[in-house]
Amino acid sequence: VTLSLAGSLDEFLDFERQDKMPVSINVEYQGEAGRSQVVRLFMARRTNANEVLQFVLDIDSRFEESQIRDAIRNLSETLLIGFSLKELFRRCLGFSIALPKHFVDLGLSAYLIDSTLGGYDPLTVIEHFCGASWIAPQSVMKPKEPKDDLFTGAGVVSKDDMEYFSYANLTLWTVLSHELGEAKLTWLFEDVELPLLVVLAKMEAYGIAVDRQYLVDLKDQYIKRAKELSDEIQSAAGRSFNVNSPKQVAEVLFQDLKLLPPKKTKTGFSTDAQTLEKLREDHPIIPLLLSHREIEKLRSTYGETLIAEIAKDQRIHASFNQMVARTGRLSSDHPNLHNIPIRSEEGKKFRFAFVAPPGSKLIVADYSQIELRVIAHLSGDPGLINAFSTGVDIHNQTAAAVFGVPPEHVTPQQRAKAKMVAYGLAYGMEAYGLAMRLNIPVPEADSILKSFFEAFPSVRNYMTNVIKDARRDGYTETEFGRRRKLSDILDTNFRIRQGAERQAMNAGIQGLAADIFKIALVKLDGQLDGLTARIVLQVHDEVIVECIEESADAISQIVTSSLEGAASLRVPLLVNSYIVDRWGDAK
DNA sequence: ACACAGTGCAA
DNA sequence: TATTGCACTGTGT
Repeated sequence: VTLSLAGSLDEFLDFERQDKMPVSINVEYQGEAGRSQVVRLFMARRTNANEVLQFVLDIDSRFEESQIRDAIRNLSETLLIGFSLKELFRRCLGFSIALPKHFVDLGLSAYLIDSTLGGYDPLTVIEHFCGASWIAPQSVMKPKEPKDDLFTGAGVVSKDDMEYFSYANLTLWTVLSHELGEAKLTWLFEDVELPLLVVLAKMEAYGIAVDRQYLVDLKDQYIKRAKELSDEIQSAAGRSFNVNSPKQVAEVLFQDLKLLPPKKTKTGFSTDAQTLEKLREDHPIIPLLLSHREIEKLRSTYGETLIAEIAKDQRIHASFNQMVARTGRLSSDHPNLHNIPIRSEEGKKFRFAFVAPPGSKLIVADYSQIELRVIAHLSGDPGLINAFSTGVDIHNQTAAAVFGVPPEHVTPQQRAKAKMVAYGLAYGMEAYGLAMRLNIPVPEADSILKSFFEAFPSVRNYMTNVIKDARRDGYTETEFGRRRKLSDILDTNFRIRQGAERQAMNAGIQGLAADIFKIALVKLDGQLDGLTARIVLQVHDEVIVECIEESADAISQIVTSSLEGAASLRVPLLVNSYIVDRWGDAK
């Protein structure tokens, strides 16, 4: 298969050696059954005579490796400007090809300027930052999903298309680099997000080792137990029905068995776990349904999905997306490794499937209460800062302050309530929400919140200031300059406006925690360079490093110091770390 | 094939 | 009526 449109690689590279004009680079994906992979590169540049010189590389051709190697090596001194560079780099790393030194990802810069845009594919970014005058050639179809590239389906790329995107990429970078500068986002872009792009590409390419047989055994047990439970449920119901259908479950419970529906959904009666919990004592079918739900969840979402994602190297290579979360966090998919169960004993079993290969260890390190520390830092509240400086148990300290008792007399219930308040704070929670989650009357929740804000008054000040600033600016900003646009902050609808206010409060906190964590990842990756240790996974405030057994203690120290030194706040950053054989053994 | 609803897992 | 995500199964078009 050859898709060279104009000239050969030699010609393209030969020209490259004559001057150092930036090269426009785009990546094409081919999606297959929910996953996608890079299949082609489109490179183009403008000559001094303002002509487009272009080269198309089919990565799946039999020349793939050497061609990519040549192209990347020869372009290594040139600035590459384009989209989806993480995917390209991941592919390069799979071939052990050294990555280019100078590059700019246009989607990533657009994300920093406006994280609420939604999609960051070339056409969306061009439309948003270049305006309506930029009409794409007819032959260029807008992809249905951001992961699909522009050229998918066409098979052949026309000269017009290449000219269009070559010019668009170069123009976009003038616009976006200017806007990054205006918004004071240059540091975040150059020193955090772009280096992080490479760190993530490396993590994806390296993957995390899993114990396949363990997962298959776990899954088979769940299949067996789900069948048994399903049979029991149907005989308890006195008829056969699909236990996995919320609609049919509602029919059985609220029509056949005449139970009283506690809650409605848009289309009928709710059968979620919280609702079923209320009905637990009313009929023997309820606990069976709850067990079945749990087992089916574990079987389908974790058992089946994780097994399906294991690659030939017996490792899972998830994607870590840098341009999804509005707050600046990362997200994970194919598979999502950010929601592996931990709370229930049954679900936690999946964490034991993530392993260190023989002769290696996993270093599992996580920040201790980073969001609450960020709240203490941002609000400057003396009580909170003091609690973090002295207290070994922050929730015990805040509970003591809220309930007016000495720390040693705080009951487990009081501690649980204080902990719930602390986490709710980051989300802009109110009395009603706290009452629902603690299953207590609203007035009691209200009084707990009042006591909290009396004990830590600066926290409330901080929250009101954040909202005030957001109303004035139309966006929030973290201390590192990350922005979140809030188009609903002045909405006339009370509920919509209040929703935006909660997002404003949360963006400052979740966003700063995300900044710190990203800085830590970049820092850590730099520290591990040249050592026999690799970052294999991250989960918002937790990082897993795989290293050879002999160096585990030393690497553990490096991980801890990298994370703790990522930022200096008004409270210390504390990191817990564990040297283990399996993820589930941490803690 | 696709979109949406309901549900539930994580930080 | 607490934020940010991803993804399963069922269901209707």
